[in-house]
Amino acid sequence: MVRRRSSSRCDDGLVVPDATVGRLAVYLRALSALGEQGRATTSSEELAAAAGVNPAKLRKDLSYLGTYGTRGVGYDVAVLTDEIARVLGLTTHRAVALIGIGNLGHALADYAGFATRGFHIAALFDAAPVRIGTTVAGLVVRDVRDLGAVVLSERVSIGVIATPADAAQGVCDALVSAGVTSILNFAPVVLAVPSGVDVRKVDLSIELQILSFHEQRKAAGASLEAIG
Amino acid sequence: MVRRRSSSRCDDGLVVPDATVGRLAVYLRALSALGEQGRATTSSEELAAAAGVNPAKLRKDLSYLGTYGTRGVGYDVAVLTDEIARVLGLTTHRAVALIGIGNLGHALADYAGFATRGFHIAALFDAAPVRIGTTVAGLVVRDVRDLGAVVLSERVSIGVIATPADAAQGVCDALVSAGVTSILNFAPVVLAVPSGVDVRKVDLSIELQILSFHEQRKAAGASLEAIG
DNA sequence: AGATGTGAATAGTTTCACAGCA
DNA sequence: TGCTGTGAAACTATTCACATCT
Repeated sequence: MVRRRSSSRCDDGLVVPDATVGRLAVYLRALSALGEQGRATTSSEELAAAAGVNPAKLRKDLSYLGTYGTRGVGYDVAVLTDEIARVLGLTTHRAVALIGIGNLGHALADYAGFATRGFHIAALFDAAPVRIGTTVAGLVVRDVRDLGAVVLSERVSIGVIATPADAAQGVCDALVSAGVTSILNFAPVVLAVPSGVDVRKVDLSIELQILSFHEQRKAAGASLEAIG
Repeated sequence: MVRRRSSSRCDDGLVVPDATVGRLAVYLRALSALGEQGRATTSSEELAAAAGVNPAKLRKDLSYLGTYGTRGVGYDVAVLTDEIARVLGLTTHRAVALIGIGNLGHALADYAGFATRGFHIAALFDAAPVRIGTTVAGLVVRDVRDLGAVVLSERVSIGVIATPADAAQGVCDALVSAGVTSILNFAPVVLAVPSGVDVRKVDLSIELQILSFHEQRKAAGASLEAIG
């Protein structure tokens, strides 16, 4: 992941720390759930519990956006939902290109969460002749060699790479050449990109290894207790 | 994700910060690649470049494990690989249970990265009668109602939840009841777990929303430049 | 000479505790 | 009164710069 600063000045001149941006999306989901339940207002305590954070952190996070609560009362669910969606840039519609239609790519193409809130998958790509031309999630899989042209014609603003590791850098370079500056990478490689391009990485085996570390620590603690 | 402390005392009494643990897995992958290329030694500069971090950070991270480099020379690739694998607990074999064999679960079951380095998928579960009994990635999908019994018989130490959001908490509770203390959650919900249970969360739509935020910021910056 | 290992400085994040306002 | 908003304090992480060792 590329990160040169740990906070970002957004549209309105607001400065929002990175750690906060990551949690805003979580708050947004919790707010949507409250809204669906018919709740009109909520408190920092309730919303924080739903998001799995401490209430003080929630209030601090929201304070970076401005003043949207009412002291003694709480937050208006609809107002806060709209404000967070706006700050996250979800009021602008964004076209996503998904490259690599193997098992994972297939799952991502079908994943409902992708289609919600301001995103839509505009095109699917693969390099394998056997996949090109097939229909997945209602879209025809295109030849990855057409990536540049389609990115321009469909105004793709985010690229999602779900290719094998050895193809990822080539795809990334093609995306960057076509002007894409936001990439979500599922391939287990560190992508090299010019400055100004944001890469976020999701790596399943790394998540497992982190769990393994903690699991081992817990086992060691249990042994020590048994001995002592 | 549950985190009560931001660093963890491991097996040897070493204290390793959380941020470092997450990067050790990245270094391990870079080291494996160097090893496959036949490199016997490397430097903090080379390894840091391969891992996408700054060399000082790499050296600081490795310093938490002990002294494994040689001043003026660098690091022995094989020695450092083994040491990181040991600290991450990858020398112990861990059984993983995967619950929810929809598109994503199917992709995860087939994902090679899951099977490497100390992990193996011991069992697959689903709640849908149409899926129970089918074979996926060489394993028969079992009824999620048998989860508790199988976790015990197969000595499952990590649970991976790839169910729809509304099923996730129930599955989580069943895992915890059966004694599982490490969970990787792909469902878009915040799981409630007792203390002592680690949950890590992978959320695709949150990653997209973070990219959206930065994309918007870049667009705003470009507009300001055009005006100014 | 050359690269590691690390104390010190800097930067970023979380939590506390309470002032301030409805 | 009750809950938000926020300075200040505490904690964590990153980076620098150089002493240290081969």
